[in-house]
Amino acid sequence: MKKSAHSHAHDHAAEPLAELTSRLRQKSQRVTGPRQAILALLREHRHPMTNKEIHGALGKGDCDLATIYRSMHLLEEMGMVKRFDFGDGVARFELVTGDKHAHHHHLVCTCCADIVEIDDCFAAELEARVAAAHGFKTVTHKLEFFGVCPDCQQAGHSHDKAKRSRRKPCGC
Amino acid sequence: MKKSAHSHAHDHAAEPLAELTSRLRQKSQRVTGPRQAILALLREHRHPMTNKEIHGALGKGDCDLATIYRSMHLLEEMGMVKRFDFGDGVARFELVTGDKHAHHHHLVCTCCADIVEIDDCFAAELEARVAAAHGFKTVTHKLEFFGVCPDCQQAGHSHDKAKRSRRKPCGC
DNA sequence: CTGGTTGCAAACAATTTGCAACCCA
DNA sequence: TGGGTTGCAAATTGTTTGCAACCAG
Repeated sequence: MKKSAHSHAHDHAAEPLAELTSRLRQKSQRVTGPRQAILALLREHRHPMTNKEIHGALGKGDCDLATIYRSMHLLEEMGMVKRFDFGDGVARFELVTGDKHAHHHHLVCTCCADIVEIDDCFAAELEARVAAAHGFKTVTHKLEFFGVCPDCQQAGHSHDKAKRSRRKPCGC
Repeated sequence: MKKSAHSHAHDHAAEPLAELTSRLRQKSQRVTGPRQAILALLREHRHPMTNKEIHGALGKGDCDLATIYRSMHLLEEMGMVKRFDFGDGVARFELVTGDKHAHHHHLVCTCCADIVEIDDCFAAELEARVAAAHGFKTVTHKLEFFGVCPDCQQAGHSHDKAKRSRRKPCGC
């Protein structure tokens, strides 16, 4: 992994790490290298990453892919990361920063897979309405937008990193 | 496959079948037994079904699972069925009825997997707004709600956010 | 006849799991 | 020390694909 000066108390990673540490302790679980590395990586990358991407970014030898899967489950349960599903059959994760911006959605280019974050969520109130209308509780929602980004619109879009939907996004 | 009286012009399945027939012809493709059977089945079942469920409902010997996967891709491309992703790693499909109700969302119980359809979509205008704000085109969206249904609430089931990730909601 | 289709099996890819070695608290 | 963790490999599961037999038009 690209090691940042993570041994100093005032390290940037201190914030999420501190929370991790204390929370893990409460669950009588451990603050291990892989877990720290994953959090550190997600702090830099501000966009959702797949487990495979995380694995690659950490340096093949540093952490096993299976461990990443296990860690993401743990971190998700603890609410430290959020799972996103863009419909291509691969899970993506983002670090949950304590403050606002916590809840947001994405605008994904179906062509180049570029991702834009949409901060304002308006569906919140709907959640309540939907819940009330059908007697459901603890209602949450998933909302993502898909479209073709400016770049891809003009350039006879070269499906560079586009690979969403195990099936071709745009039929060209 | 369970062949319904599909040779009569006034057959219930006539509506979707007729459209299928004509559209397939235009694509110089064929109206086959499996395709008719799938459409007929989706007409009855008004809820999203997984390929495996469709396969089971058609009678193991009637249509191969692979054929169902291929058919769903075709039907999806033709806009006859719509694919939904509830985040559990399994695709679900619903027949697209020509009229309204065409665009709708779901409220899924994370415990018993029961599904309620939400007809009013409010995200439509947001699509336009989001598209304009970021220069994207042909913007669409996916929105689903998750929660605990009335039945499961009392039934003791406290698995609030049951793991819909990969495995069955809650194995109890 | 003939190209689109299907069944079957093998291939794939994402994710999960069993288990022995390992390490943090 | 001991139970949570990890790496490795094998197992699962959803989905796709190669190919020869088959069928709708």
